[in-house]
Amino acid sequence: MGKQSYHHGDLRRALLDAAAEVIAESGPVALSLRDLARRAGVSHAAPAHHFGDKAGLLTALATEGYERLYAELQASGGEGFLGLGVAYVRFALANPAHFEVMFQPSLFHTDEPVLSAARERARAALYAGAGELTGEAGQADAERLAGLAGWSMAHGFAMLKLSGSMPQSHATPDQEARAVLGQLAAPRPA
Amino acid sequence: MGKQSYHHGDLRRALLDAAAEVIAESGPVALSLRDLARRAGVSHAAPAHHFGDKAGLLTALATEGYERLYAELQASGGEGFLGLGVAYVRFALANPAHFEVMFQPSLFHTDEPVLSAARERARAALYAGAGELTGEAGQADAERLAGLAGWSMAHGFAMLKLSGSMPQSHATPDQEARAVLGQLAAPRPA
DNA sequence: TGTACATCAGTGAACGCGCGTTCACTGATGTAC
DNA sequence: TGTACATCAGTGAACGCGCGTTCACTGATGTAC
Repeated sequence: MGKQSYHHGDLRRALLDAAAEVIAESGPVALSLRDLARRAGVSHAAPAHHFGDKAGLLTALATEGYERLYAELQASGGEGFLGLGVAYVRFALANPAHFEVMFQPSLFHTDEPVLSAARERARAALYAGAGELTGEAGQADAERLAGLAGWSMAHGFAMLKLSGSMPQSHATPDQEARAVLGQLAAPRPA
Repeated sequence: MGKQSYHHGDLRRALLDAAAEVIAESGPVALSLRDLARRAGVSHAAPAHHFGDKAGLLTALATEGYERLYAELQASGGEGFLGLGVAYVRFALANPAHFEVMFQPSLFHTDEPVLSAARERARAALYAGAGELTGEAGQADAERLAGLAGWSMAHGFAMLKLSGSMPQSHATPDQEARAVLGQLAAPRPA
């Protein structure tokens, strides 16, 4: 604790972490740069040095979110749709603040190139799992629909879980996600 | 325009409408009671009369959201899971601000009895469609999973659509929702 | 090894602003008789 | 039909607060020679 030197060391990191904490606890409405500075033990004008303004900070947070999502999706490589979906949910539950900000474009600078690149990378990794859901390869339209269906399901599951809307379950989140997402690929009774 | 009388007529309604407009445009972060009063052409202290505070107003908005969702679900009666899902999406796209607030409990008074009742009613109507998704009736667990899967999918589709994350489509939202949600019930190729 | 200088991160005082909340009030509406 | 009174909706002035932003500054770090 306490800063040993005039310089913080990694103020940027500290501010992003503090922001994620505040948002996870109280939502983006409660966020203020002055409060983050206070939490990081730094003067209230310091954040502007790193992010310019509030939207700048949230742009950085969203970018980091897409990078982490991409990493999580990659780490599930080869496990097909179900693996990707479970990874998507795991990311969202582990990074609720990032996840929330990523899908609220009014909060950040949507035209930031670094952000766009990170988002595009994550999206590509996500769509890679769509083909597997359709029996016949190359059926572009069927593939598109199956991809959207899978993404919608994983996204909705994570959202509902995070907002506390889901009934409690005895299973771990991973198990529950797997069971629910599995409904999409499961054969239906005649 | 301009108020003909000292009394507004239906200030409560006007404030809720203004709030929905602001939130749909700029998110809940941009909401302030003074701004709503301004939009309604009324003194800045007036909103407190009807809602107490900002969370009170958002509680009313969330409650109205659950009532409208319930009505929309009822109106699709008898069409089974697909009808319910499409109705869910239709509600969300028609009432983006309500939808957004309903699932951010940090914004309103979650313990309000009127709110809880409305939410419970909507939830019951939603779950009524779950049974249809499983072949054998009375399979409580399979029914639960299928219900969560369907809800997740409809919710996620609406969320992604509203946040502008979905690729553009030539189809109407209703058609698109039907095509995507249909993936859950469609027979899979062997 | 030492000195000079440039760069960078964070400071702290100052500003103006919009906000939520309070409160005594006033104008309009509704009801009892 | 008229009068008296209660209730209610909205007013407007006042308050204190936390915020974002600006700016001249200072202390620390890194680099050239």
